[in-house]
Amino acid sequence: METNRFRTLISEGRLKATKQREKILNIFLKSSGHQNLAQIYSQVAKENPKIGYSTVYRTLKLLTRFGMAAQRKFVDGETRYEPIAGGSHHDHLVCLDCGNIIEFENETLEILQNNIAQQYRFKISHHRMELYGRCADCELKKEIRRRKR
Amino acid sequence: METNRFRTLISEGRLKATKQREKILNIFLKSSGHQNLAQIYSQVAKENPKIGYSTVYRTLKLLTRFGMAAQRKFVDGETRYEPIAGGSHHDHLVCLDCGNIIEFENETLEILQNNIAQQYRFKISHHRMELYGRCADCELKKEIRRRKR
DNA sequence: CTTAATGCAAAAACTTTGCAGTAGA
DNA sequence: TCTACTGCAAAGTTTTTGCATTAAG
Repeated sequence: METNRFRTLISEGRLKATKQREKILNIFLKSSGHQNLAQIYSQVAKENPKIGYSTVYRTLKLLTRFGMAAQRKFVDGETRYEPIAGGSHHDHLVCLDCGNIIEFENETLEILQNNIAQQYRFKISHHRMELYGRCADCELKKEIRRRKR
Repeated sequence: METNRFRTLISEGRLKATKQREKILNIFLKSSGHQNLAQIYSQVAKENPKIGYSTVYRTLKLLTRFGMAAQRKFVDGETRYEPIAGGSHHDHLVCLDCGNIIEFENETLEILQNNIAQQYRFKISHHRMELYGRCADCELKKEIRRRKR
């Protein structure tokens, strides 16, 4: 369980496992991912309004340091946080109409990444790929709208 | 020439071609790319200190609307602007040590993008791929440092 | 002339931090 | 106890905007 991993990392760093941190972690892990700080904070506040914005901010920073969260920025400029599940890497399809973000995994991409890196004598640690466009739902809606005219 | 394209778009929109806009455009096009607003502004200010920060801001926004510039955010969180040369699409290798950004083009990537899109019934408009790691120079420097120890 | 663009300064929107009080280890 | 953590408020940053003035069409 992720919570245990968190506790281990906390004690290894001689830090403290507080109820605020655990609450934030749980909400963050349960979340849909791709939320910005304000969104995460508002969920936390719903369950415990006593927890301050800066605690959420600092906890997410801590989780990032622990490799349990990643800060991402998509083209809309929003800084969002996403939980990192151990191991599996995924990329994103971003719908420019409704803003929905779909995750996908692709092995070929991983291979391609290595080929490109080799070409430039780059030592890759990780990559990030985002495909922007219109999702099936929005495309359908657009079709329907078109027919009504 | 890009300047002509700019002038056409300006007049099509019944906007005005000012010397400020042209100066900013020229500096931006000549630039190395991947600069943030403050960096672009400081270059502009060097040549004409009368031009204000907001004019640079608004011009870059205009260029983005025109499809002549793109706002990009890498993992360091910086918002940077990059000139879009007509047609050719490229992606980025980002060195986590020195911060250098190398551009590359890859056809396979374009094909892969379409395959993935099809799988999710996504209608792709564009993509973005970034490879993070250590560039050849930094890797070499690290090697040398290691040997000295 | 008419209307968009500029430059300044100020507002807004985020992020980050200092510090006194609180609570884990 | 001892030291890290929290919450608040305040300070930074960066991005946007209102408005009187200027200049392009």
